[in-house]
Amino acid sequence: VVTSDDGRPLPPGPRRQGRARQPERRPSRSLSRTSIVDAALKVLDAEGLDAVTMRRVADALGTGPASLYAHVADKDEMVAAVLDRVITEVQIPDPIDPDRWQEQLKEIARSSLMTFRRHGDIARASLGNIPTGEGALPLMNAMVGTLLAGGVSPQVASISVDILALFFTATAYEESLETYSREGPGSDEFHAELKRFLGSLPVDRFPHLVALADPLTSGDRDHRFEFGLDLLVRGIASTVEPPRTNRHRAK
Amino acid sequence: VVTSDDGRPLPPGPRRQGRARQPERRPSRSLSRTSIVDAALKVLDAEGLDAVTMRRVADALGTGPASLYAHVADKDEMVAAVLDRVITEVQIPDPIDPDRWQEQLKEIARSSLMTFRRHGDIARASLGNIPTGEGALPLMNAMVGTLLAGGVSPQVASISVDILALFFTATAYEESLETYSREGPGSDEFHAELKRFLGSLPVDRFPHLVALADPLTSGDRDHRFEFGLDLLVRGIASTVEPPRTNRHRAK
DNA sequence: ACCTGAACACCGTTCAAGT
DNA sequence: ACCTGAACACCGTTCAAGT
Repeated sequence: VVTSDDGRPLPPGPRRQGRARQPERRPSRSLSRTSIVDAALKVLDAEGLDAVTMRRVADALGTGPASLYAHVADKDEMVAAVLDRVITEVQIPDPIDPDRWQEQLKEIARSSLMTFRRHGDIARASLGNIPTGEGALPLMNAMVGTLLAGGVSPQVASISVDILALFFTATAYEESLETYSREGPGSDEFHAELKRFLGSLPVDRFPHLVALADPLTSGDRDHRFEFGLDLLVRGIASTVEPPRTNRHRAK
Repeated sequence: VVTSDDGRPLPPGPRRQGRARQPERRPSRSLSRTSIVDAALKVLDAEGLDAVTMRRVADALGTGPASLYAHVADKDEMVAAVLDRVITEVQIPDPIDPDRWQEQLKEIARSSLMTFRRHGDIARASLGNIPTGEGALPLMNAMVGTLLAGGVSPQVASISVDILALFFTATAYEESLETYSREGPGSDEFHAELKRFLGSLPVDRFPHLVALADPLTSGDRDHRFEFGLDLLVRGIASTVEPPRTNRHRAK
């Protein structure tokens, strides 16, 4: 009765993951929201998001796809639940240290990227979900809190959270394509081929692509992420006026 | 024979979109790569990317899905061709003005976002494709050229192109969700609901989300984009050392 | 209340057969 | 060379029926 079936914004308060706790007759055969998410997560890690289908997950649980609908409204909801569970793994610095807010913000972003990396191409689902589940709330709260601790205005903090999340999620998704899309072989071969292609373009039409064929195709993933992260965080920091009282131990 | 069927990096030079030009017997009945892309684009604009299926496009052309495979290798390739055509619409400042490189870079990003906005949720396909088709090359070339004109190093320019593209593409995709996903009603209702939800969270666990429930859910799309764009461009600009010879008319 | 088999309305892609 | 009908192996979801 309490369960809202329809959509994202759920009522607050102490919400349970599955149904009410009950003495499970046979743990291995009983279906539950939790066990469904477990199974789906396993499929995701092993074969990627495309393999996470109702039929595939049901099969892993030894039942038919129709059985899942007693615990999950939709495929979308199931994937959202998996995403929420994954986001739970993101490490959040505690406590917030106002003197290190920029670094702590970066730590959250890095941990988010690493968490996505551990779970196939789940970032794709995150890009389209603006996650507001139980698992995402602590993360969002921490990011906002860290920004506020740094003296960032509420308005800028709000936008910044969005942009930072967009950045690490999109980065994770793009990275995951190298592994989970048909078209590209491993990154190395693909990059080499792309470099040859750019280098052989007509110079009069695409002079800059020809000239930069090498750097354009040789970027290091981590370096690129750190570069972008630094741009964003420094930019955000530039919106807060420097503290008036410069403590003695400014070092 | 010349046509490379396999993948993204195509040979350079003067490539044709469809097959060789031929006297079309009955314009309305003949199939071609171009007409397929035309039809697919129409479906995309009207109903979104999910509706762009082989069967749907074939139907719009008055034929069966199997017929498309004579002109297109894959569904993926078909969508990539649609994307490439869309990217063609992006406005590129010409000529490059080194004194206005930051503004010109922003103009490219804005035009890209607007172009995506005009074509459903095609941004989703772009996020997963690192477009390197005929249509994307001028855009990439212009971005790189503009960055170099601003004195940005080749390495930083290369990373910056990636990050800027990631930013406007991910922004466009996220925006398109409000229209093309089942879960959310129009943005207004959804934001109102989300605001209520955040505001009703337990204050002890999520103090910052409760406090910022309003700004977190009231952002203006364009404003957020401009804010992020400005962060990135300013950050990129900060990597180039100021010009040594400060011309007289520095104004 | 939960689970199930069967069915419905879709997919992308292949393949033998036509022209 | 291009096009086609039919089939294959999948989808998500519904629904009547079981317990």
